[in-house]
Amino acid sequence: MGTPTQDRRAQILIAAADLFARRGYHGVSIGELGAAVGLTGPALYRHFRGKEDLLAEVLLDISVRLHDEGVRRAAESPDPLGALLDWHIAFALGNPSLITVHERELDNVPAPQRREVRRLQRAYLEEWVRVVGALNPRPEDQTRAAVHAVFGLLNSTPYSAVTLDPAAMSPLLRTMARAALLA
Amino acid sequence: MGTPTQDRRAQILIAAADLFARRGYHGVSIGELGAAVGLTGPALYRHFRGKEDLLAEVLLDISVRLHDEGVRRAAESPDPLGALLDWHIAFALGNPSLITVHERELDNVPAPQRREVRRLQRAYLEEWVRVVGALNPRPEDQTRAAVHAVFGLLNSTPYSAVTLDPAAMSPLLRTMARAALLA
DNA sequence: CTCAGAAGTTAATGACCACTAACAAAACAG
DNA sequence: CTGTTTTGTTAGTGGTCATTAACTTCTGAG
Repeated sequence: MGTPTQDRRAQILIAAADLFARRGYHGVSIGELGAAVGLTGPALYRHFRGKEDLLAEVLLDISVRLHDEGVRRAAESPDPLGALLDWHIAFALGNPSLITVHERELDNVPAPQRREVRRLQRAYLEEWVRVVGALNPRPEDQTRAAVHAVFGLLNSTPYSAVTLDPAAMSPLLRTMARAALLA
Repeated sequence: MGTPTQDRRAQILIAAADLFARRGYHGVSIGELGAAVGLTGPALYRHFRGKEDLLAEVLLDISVRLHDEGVRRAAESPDPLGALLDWHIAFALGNPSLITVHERELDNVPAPQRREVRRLQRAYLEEWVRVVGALNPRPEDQTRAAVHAVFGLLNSTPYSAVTLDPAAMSPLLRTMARAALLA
């Protein structure tokens, strides 16, 4: 119908992630989500069962990407911590809205999909815990807490009104995170 | 009327901060805010002009407390960075919901009060930049970005399902933050 | 060319919400 | 006691929202 877009679903998901990041799940209406891709609100129901499912798909996609690629790179690299750091930093700097949504909106995802997202998040965290624990042996709670805190550090970039350009930000975050984890 | 509470305003603000932190500003209704302190929704209008003003007051209070006490302690201590770290960590571990609201809900505050909150946040950041810059001289953007990242690290605790008890968490965060800032 | 399915549209529908109005009870000053 | 102020209640009101219904238009296979 008129619009030439190849894949509407993907287009909608990208726009939705951006809006959800900026104004929060409850702060964005279906009408606005539609308007963001040049449609009316009800048109979205041709592609998604409802608003909640749209959010669920955004979060699932993020969790899968973060986890799968992180595990892959860590396994292939001779410096697994460096690989995890580089991957996570590149993802966070390149997709600030995805990081924001991933951090804030899990509670609005319907229960079954929420469980799956949590599972992936946990698995991603555990990958980090394995890698960091090997380099800096400690009680496992402490390693887990430390990794969690470093996620906070790396994920802080989206809110940074004070953004350095990514070329300068990336090595800064890498150095800080490494120092914090190995301290 | 019946209720013995000394200061209803304060009671409402505390309950509101908690609900806003858990479900987001748009995710909480006036009715729920009232019910959280044993009242009906409209009763809140005897104490606040509206929902937005309620949020504004929560955020203003947090910004003032963080800034004023931080500056005070840094000025009085022979180890200003240690003082800032201890203060911020104690505040974050002791008031997780306030940290969450402070980080997420600024956009929902009416413009005039938002400006004031931003001013306080900026001033608090600059205090850190001064202190950290003295210990680790660098271009100022880099110091600012580093401080911002450390805020992310320190503020990550509220989301931590993996919480160590505060007695163990506090020194861990202190060590990690110091290492990250001086790296 | 046609016609079926996909992808839109506008127009309800019912729920909820912030806020206001009108009224009532409590607290307290005199 | 009494009357005013404070703090609460219940009952609207108008607006917004997610979702559904009914109808239209585009598109591509045969």
